[in-house]
Amino acid sequence: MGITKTALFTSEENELAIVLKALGHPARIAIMNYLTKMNECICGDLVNELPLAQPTISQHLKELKNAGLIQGTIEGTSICYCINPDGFEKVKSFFDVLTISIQTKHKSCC
Amino acid sequence: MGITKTALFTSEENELAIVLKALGHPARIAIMNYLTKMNECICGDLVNELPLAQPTISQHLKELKNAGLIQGTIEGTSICYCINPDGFEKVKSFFDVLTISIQTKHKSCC
DNA sequence: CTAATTAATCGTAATATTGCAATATACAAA
DNA sequence: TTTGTATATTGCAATATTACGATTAATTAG
Repeated sequence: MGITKTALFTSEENELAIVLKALGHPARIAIMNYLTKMNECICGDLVNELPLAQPTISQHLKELKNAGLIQGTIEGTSICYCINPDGFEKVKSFFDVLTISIQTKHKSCC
Repeated sequence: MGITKTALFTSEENELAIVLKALGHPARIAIMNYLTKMNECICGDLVNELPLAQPTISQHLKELKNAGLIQGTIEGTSICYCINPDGFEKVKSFFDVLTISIQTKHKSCC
């Protein structure tokens, strides 16, 4: 992108944006959906499941991990990935506040 | 970015990614938070509130509108923006399914 | 009509993202 | 040690995003 001025926003806004940005890609949504369905998986499972090359999947996994949305544990030769519940705390409260606002205040605006 | 292969994913994955990507920027989170607090606003309000130039804010508003997250109505010389509840349907169900999965299945994985 | 106000659009520079081939790393088995 | 398996990293081309100055468009006030 361009010069994203993270310094000009609150850390809450920045942190939330990082998590939502990590989810803002179809491949990463697909990974999260797969993890939701299967509970856990290794990189190779996703390579078989998704129409992307192994390095690309690995990169997407890294971004999801950096955002705190998944966690990986070494298990012999492979790495077992699963959802990290902590990553969704911020997102959950953001949408909770939003939902309440919509339900109460959003009677008839523009 | 690069060559985002939207054609290779389901339309659900793509649509959800569009909405979450739109929310994946601190300025747009700030706009949503401001709208949550104030219920409605015009572009000029945000220009005063956020440390960004008017064309930049206008651009962010356009993206939020394209993603179906806000709506704008012409009101004289200005345009009144407010949250569009419809935009959150997909996101809500995505997180609902995820939350249930975390609560039930995520007992002890990797 | 003219000036003022508000917001969108255009053009463009700076930077970030995506995807993959090639390669590297790490570990287990033979 | 060598081989095979699983995943991460590097490097790079193609493309997308962000930000803003300058301009335009649309509406209202005088």
